[in-house]
Amino acid sequence: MPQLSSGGGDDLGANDEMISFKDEGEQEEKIQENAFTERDLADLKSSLVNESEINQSPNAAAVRRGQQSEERGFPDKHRDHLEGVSKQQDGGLYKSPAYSGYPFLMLPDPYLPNSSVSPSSNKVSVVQQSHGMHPLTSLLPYSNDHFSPSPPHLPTDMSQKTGVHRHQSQDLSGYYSLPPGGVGQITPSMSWQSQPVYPGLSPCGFRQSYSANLPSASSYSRFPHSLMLGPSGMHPTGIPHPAIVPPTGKQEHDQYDRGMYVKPQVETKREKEPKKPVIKKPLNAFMLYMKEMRAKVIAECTLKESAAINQILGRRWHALTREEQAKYYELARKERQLHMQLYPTWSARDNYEAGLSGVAGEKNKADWGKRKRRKREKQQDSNTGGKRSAFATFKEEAVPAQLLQI
DNA sequence: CGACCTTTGAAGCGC
DNA sequence: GCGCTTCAAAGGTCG
Repeated sequence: MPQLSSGGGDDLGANDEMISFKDEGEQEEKIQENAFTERDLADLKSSLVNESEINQSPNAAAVRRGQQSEERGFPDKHRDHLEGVSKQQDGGLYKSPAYSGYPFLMLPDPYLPNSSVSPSSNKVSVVQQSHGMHPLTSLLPYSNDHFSPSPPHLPTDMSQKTGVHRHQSQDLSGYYSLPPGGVGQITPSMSWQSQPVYPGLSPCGFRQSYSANLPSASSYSRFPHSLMLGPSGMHPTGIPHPAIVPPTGKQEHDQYDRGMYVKPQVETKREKEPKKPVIKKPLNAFMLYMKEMRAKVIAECTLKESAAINQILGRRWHALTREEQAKYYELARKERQLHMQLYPTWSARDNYEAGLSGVAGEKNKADWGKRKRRKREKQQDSNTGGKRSAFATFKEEAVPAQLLQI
């Protein structure tokens, strides 16, 4: 599978954040080597344009499909590519004016042992887009809309602070009161807030439920806004974070968005069993891609079943160019970085098996044995040519061939 | 009501 | 280091 970093999951500490850290001697060489040329930038932008065109024009996609086979040795090509991408992004992808609208947090590498950062690295911490919408912005949970103003429960001066740093030798600790080894308060700019994922999408083509929910639910980030509303939804550390799932296990976007956070009946239940919020895994590149493209696929083929949609998206994902995929790998990497910054002690293992709090945890608990068994059975089936799932049959019947081809 | 389906990628774990 | 397993999102479907 494509990996952004061939370093094996260590891309959390990827060197993209090193770009301005000249004091990282080891990195310096890479920085020079990875210099992001204007041509690279132009190529990248071009690829982004292509994608949007493709998304709007199945024909164009079909043409492109003819040019690049789906069976193009994806992992290898991607590995190669990602090295290049890594270089590109390290070389200034996010410093470039072309991405000035990128609402990303420009974080210093949080995984450096000492996080020694040159003073200049303090400059850019939060880049908010001032105008226009970057194509990627649509899927970014880091929204301009939510970067400011600050939520009422946070000091107003917090919202004025731009810039987040992990390494506490800087004055950031003064800003955010980062406890040593723990998670400090993060400015609202840091909050994984959402924005309409499909701001430009016309409501037409959506089923009513989708058009009705898009602005407030599915089109928004997975981040539970309820967490922003007060102690009940607050991360113990005081950091509202999208990855935190309220004990319900359900993300209550719409409740928040509609100002209807409280659901009395449910809340009553919850109060009886106060549970810790579950910090969810950061989304990987494909998940981010799915989040962005799901609505489009739904609109195109009027499918509703996520399983079928995911199949389409999986194929489309493979049909993406390296550059197009690189966007999402980069986004995912940023997400992981931010996640790690917010929850340094969190581990994916926390959400494994039993011991989880919240409904999600309960669900996992309940599913644990079954899932394991299911997996094994599934593998056995595939080995023995076992029966096919109902969905497997369904997809071939229900999913338009043209969509599956992509 | 809850499990299932489906996808890819990240991460954890055992060997 | 490799392979396996789980989880992440989504929502319709099914028992």
